[in-house]
Amino acid sequence: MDATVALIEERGVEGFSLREVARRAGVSPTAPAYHFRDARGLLTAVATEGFLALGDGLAAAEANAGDDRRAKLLALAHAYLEFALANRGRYMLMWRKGLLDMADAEHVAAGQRAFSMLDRSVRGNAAKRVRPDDPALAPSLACWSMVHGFALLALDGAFESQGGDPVAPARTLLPLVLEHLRV
Amino acid sequence: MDATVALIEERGVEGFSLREVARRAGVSPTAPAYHFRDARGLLTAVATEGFLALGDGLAAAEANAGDDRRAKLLALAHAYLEFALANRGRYMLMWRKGLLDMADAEHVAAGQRAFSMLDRSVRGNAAKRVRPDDPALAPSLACWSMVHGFALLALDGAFESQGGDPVAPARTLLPLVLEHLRV
DNA sequence: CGGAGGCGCTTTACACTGTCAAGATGTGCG
DNA sequence: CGCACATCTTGACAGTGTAAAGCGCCTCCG
Repeated sequence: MDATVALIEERGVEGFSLREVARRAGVSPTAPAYHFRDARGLLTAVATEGFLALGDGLAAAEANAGDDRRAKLLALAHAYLEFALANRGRYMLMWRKGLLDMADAEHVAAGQRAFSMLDRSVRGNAAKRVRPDDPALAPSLACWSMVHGFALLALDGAFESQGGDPVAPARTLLPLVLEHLRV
Repeated sequence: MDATVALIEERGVEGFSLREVARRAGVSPTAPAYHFRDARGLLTAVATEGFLALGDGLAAAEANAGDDRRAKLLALAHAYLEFALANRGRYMLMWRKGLLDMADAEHVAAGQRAFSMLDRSVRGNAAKRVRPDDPALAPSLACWSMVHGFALLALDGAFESQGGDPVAPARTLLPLVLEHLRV
């Protein structure tokens, strides 16, 4: 799994290859299949780990923020973006659902956990079990959509201007963009 | 290119294969390479076509909407989502930058055109040439981030509840989510 | 103490992929 | 006719994911 993360961060998700991972781990080409069954299984495990780490990051940010609801939200959004920027390959993999096993219970649980951190912070502590299309979720979905979309655009280099750090603009733009989020 | 679109809509971007496309088009495996040089070249051409179609859709929506700025914005967002839902594979391909040739001038021009439609509608007709990280773009970036993120979440089935149309929830949720966008 | 079982891995094989170099086939034009 | 050109095919090669079978070694248990 370490080799997978390294490879993905280095060459991007499209540059992943099961055999290359095996090579880097110093084992035979089919050794990974024993543990993960598939390329899909391995990638799913890595993505799950990613969602857990993201959830941890959000939890930490919430704990360290003050009591102001707005400040909390900004802290969460900041933590979200930082995770995406610091784990480019992993974050992009987490949304390549065509490569992942969406029937894996552990994986979907990790994803739901990450979202529920955000949801709890946005809608106050009224974290009831709701259907994913419940209209009451609208504020959280708005926040999630904006931050997720912004992070993906940043990773795709949409804010890059010629010369300089490709991710720096994202950091300075995020607060300005969040000005337009009303929750 | 038609065969590519069909294949991608049917099996998703990950299910694409140059040889399968050639098979469907009734030509030899290497015939596409003559016209597009690469798999990358073919996919870039298809993605470019996608951005042009998206731009057309946005332009049409703007033309048909009234004079109210807010109404115009909602119409554009609606058109954006409809394009994504109706062209699932194509839309996802358009953001798989690792598979595309980002040095292709035609391609980046098509992308910029689509964004500029949205930008002009959001910030009024003050469409000056600006750097992509210009703070003045913040409102447009906020809108773009939210709608783009929302569309991707919808395509990933994030709003799917058991039973029923997987994309229907997105249509009903979009207006509720846009309530939280302040431009 | 000794055998059974299984875990972790390797070997071998197969079908499939993208790409390259070279050759075939037709079509239009002087 | 003859030549050039666009379009496509053929053949080959390295690389890929996956399946089946086999091999060594450790652990547990009688």
